[in-house]
Amino acid sequence: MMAKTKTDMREAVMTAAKATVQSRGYNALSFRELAKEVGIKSASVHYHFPTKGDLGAALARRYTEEGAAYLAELLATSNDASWCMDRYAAIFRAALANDNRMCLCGIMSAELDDLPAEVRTEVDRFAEMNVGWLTQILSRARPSTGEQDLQECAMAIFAAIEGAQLVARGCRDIGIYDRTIRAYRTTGLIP
Amino acid sequence: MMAKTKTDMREAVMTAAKATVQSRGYNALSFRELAKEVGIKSASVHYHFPTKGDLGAALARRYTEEGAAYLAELLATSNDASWCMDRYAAIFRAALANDNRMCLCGIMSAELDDLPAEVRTEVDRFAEMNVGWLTQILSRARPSTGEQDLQECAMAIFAAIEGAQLVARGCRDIGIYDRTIRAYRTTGLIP
DNA sequence: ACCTGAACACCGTTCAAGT
DNA sequence: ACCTGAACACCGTTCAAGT
Repeated sequence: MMAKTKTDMREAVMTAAKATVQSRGYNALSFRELAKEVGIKSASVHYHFPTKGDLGAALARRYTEEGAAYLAELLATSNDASWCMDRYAAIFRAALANDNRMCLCGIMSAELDDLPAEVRTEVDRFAEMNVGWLTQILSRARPSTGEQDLQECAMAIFAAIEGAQLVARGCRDIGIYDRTIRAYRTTGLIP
Repeated sequence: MMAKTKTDMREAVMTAAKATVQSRGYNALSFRELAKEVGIKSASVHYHFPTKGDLGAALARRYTEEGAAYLAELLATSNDASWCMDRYAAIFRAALANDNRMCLCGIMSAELDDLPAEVRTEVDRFAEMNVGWLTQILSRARPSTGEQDLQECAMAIFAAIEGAQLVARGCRDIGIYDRTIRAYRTTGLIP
């Protein structure tokens, strides 16, 4: 038997679309451009994703799932909150290092008012997932702190890291990201 | 003599465009929509702003100028770094309170790869202006700190506040902004 | 099951033409 | 000086038609 070499068009579209959104945002996503990249016609893209909103929601959903899986792995690997936070910050750094890309959900948050409802829902879930994980990490580092304070601090860390990525990207200078994360650590915002 | 009642179309276009960009981003800006809003044809908008890039750059330039003027006023009004930071955070809060809008340059940073060069230049200037002001404020609060550290911390504060705005906006919950800023203060990131 | 061409109302931009 | 209609190549979406 031959291996399954036939390109899965649905996958090819999602891969191309993910790169475009992380670089140029949801609004810049074009079914015609996407079609050209994967070698089909734009009408065929609609066969896999009836609307642009369906594609955007599928992208965000998978992005959250893959992120959650990786974060769960981190959590299982080490009990050291500081090491986990290091790895966490490294994820957002990797996007910048990869052609100045941005967190898929961060860039989509900026475009919020142009997002179909189903895409917004997925963006929300991504934030929830991140804050949930950060709360767990914080509860290890500061076990005596109340759940409410923990969650607020987790949200603050998530926002601060998204912001560091946004600003460093705007300045096309990954050094800004590194120095900003260092400053967050120095002040004690990040364990 | 009559007062000058004739609507300045250039101004009307900029006002409408500013609101659109702060809500939906640069990509969502449409010359045809803009034209309808101010009551002329889209070809006439091109008379005032030859390209979309010209309009975007004009918007960002004015945004920076107006921001700089307001921040200079704050600096002259009080010597209290903590009070100044309070007012600073209030500026970004006001955008959220005003129909969940975002910092013009923050939203444009997210769309960076789709921005014409002249718009990028203005986005850079906005960040520089903010970091410069924050550095001055910090030098008051921590006079013994070196210039380099001061600038890094100023950049971190700018990034953290932009991030708080981005995430709160994404969640359509201004309370997230307030709690996040509070957490920044508690940890000592913000004076 | 998957793809296509053609049509629709949109987009930024250009340009010759109007006042 | 300021505005316009018409044209161009783009866009997402729909749909009847092909295999």
